[in-house]
Amino acid sequence: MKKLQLEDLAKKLGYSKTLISMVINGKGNHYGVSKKTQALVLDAVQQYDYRPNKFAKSLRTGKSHFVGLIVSDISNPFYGLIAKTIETLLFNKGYNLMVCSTEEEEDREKQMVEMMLEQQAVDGLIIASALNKPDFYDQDKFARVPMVFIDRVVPMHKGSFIVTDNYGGSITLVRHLLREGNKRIACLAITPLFISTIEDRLHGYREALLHEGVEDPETLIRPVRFEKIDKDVQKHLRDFVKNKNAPDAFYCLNNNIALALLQALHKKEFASLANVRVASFDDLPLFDLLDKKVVTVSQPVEEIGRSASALLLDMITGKRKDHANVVLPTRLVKR
Amino acid sequence: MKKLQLEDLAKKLGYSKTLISMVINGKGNHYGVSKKTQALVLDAVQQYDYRPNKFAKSLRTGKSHFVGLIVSDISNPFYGLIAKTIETLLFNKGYNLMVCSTEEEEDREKQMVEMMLEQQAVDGLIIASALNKPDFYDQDKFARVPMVFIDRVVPMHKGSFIVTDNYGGSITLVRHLLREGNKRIACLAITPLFISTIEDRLHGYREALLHEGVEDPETLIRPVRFEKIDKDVQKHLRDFVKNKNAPDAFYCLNNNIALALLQALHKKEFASLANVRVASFDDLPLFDLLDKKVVTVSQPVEEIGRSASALLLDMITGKRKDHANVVLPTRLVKR
DNA sequence: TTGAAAGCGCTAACAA
DNA sequence: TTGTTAGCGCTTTCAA
Repeated sequence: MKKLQLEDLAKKLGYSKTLISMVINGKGNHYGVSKKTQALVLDAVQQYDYRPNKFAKSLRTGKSHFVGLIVSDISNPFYGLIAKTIETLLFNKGYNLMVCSTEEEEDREKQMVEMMLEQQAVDGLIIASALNKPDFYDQDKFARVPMVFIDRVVPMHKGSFIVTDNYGGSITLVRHLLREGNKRIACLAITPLFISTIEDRLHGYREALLHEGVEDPETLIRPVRFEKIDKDVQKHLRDFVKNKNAPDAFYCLNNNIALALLQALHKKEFASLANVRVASFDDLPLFDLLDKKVVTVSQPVEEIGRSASALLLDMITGKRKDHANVVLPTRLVKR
Repeated sequence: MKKLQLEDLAKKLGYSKTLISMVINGKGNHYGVSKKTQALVLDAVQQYDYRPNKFAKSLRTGKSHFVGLIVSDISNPFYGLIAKTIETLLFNKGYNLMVCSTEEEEDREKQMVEMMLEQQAVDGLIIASALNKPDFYDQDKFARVPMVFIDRVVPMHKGSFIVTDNYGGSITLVRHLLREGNKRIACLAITPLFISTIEDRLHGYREALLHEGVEDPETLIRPVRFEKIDKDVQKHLRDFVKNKNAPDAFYCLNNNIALALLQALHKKEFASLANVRVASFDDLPLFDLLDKKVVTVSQPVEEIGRSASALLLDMITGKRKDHANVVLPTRLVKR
């Protein structure tokens, strides 16, 4: 049985496709279709469960009512919550979400963006980009489609951003540690280091330390590779222990590092580090369950999703022409 | 500047749209286009960065190269990991993923399915359904599009399933607790109770207990509402404490309950329960970080995603006509 | 080995 | 208040 389409419905009702289309799209009044006819049409739509073919409609109108979301890892609860927030808001406005995970690989990100934009598959795009140069997104061909960058800032000539105050949050957190009496605060950073969130957090860390006039922060910063978190964290711990210059606190630049650190601290090998203070950027509910009291700054995750979808919708519908740059505040979570 | 389209490219090259289209779609050889011409066309495609309009193509071919994924909560890492696995596999095959979160609401689920299928927006659908009756999915109008049900079984006349062995895993876990000397094992179940995963886990729990001839399991089963997990868990604990009939172990039917329980056990109010054993269906890496040793059965989450996408693709491409029903084994994680 | 032309199902300008 | 008609940009049949 073939699917019912506009023409069939028109025949059944004895009206033209045009009229039916007008009514279905809520333009009945605008075109002066009589109330009676409108009701008749709407009833038939119900009765026969008619739904317009999405692609025909999109082809004709140039609007897909799809929005793309590109993040490094959709299984990361941080992005998961953002995705959920965005999806829910968009769905209620008649938009659907296409999700892509880049695994932090630049080529995949570019490929995904081109696919979505060039094929004109989406009306707008929300991206947590792993790129740190303006050239890619600054291309003219992308100017057609509204984009909102979240979480991470990409240096660009134009472009809207919804990000957290990584710099400020970092300062707050490190100052808190200092105030609590920590003298040597090591920093476990995640690569690639050039991603704006990490850069800003590092910047905040340096600033807070220098401000206090303590030892050169650079010797305390240790990079951890995205693909080898556990291994690298342990390597650094081993190094500290061996050289007998262990810090009294670790500041982890993201959750995954904090988790790896906490895990490692359970090892006999690192028993001497049992009392170090652990701090982390971005909070997790599970930290409440641990005996080790982890200090964090939490990000307004859902707010990022909400702002991004609201902004993008305004851009898509033309309500907003200019770019917006929102920096959301963090909250210190002492424990 | 308008986007380049087939016609423009054809003019530039002095060939017809037909020929270009044939070559781009890899049918050059089939139609006997000379190698030289093919190379020429492909070069131009590169050079001008031409990409066919997705909607025109879909309208014409009837294939969208979109796959839908519907789950109750995309921010739940369990579904997040499934989504990521599916997305990655599909992307490599030229498909894109549309994600929807139902919040466990039946109406939203139905609405989403109808949207995706009726509008012919997706070539296939992967669903973790919250429905427990066959009528909705058994409708003829849905027969056109391949569907793979994951995680939860929906009673249907036909339909493919990729699920975990919830019944067997539950038995294994409870037997393990019994073997370890636990006598009174309370069961914290999540509502709605009719969802197949929960039903099966409950069934396994009952079976394991009855088999050992201990007291009536029904008195030990406590329902926890999806929307009020923390509150309900605490209510039950309070109840047990007040009546001085606390169990020596809690079996949580999912992760979220386990987390709520662990959180609650930190409260002074429940200090008397400090030594209860905690067990949970579905493992979490964070359990490694806790002092309380949580026993679990872990599910092959990525395998669910892999099997589901592979199966769906085979159904979409017609490689597979019949339905498949896969039950994946669980693994006991002692701690 | 290549091209002309029809048509996928819809919307909207224009006509009536 | 309603209908006719021309495309949206592509693929594919059929003809050359």
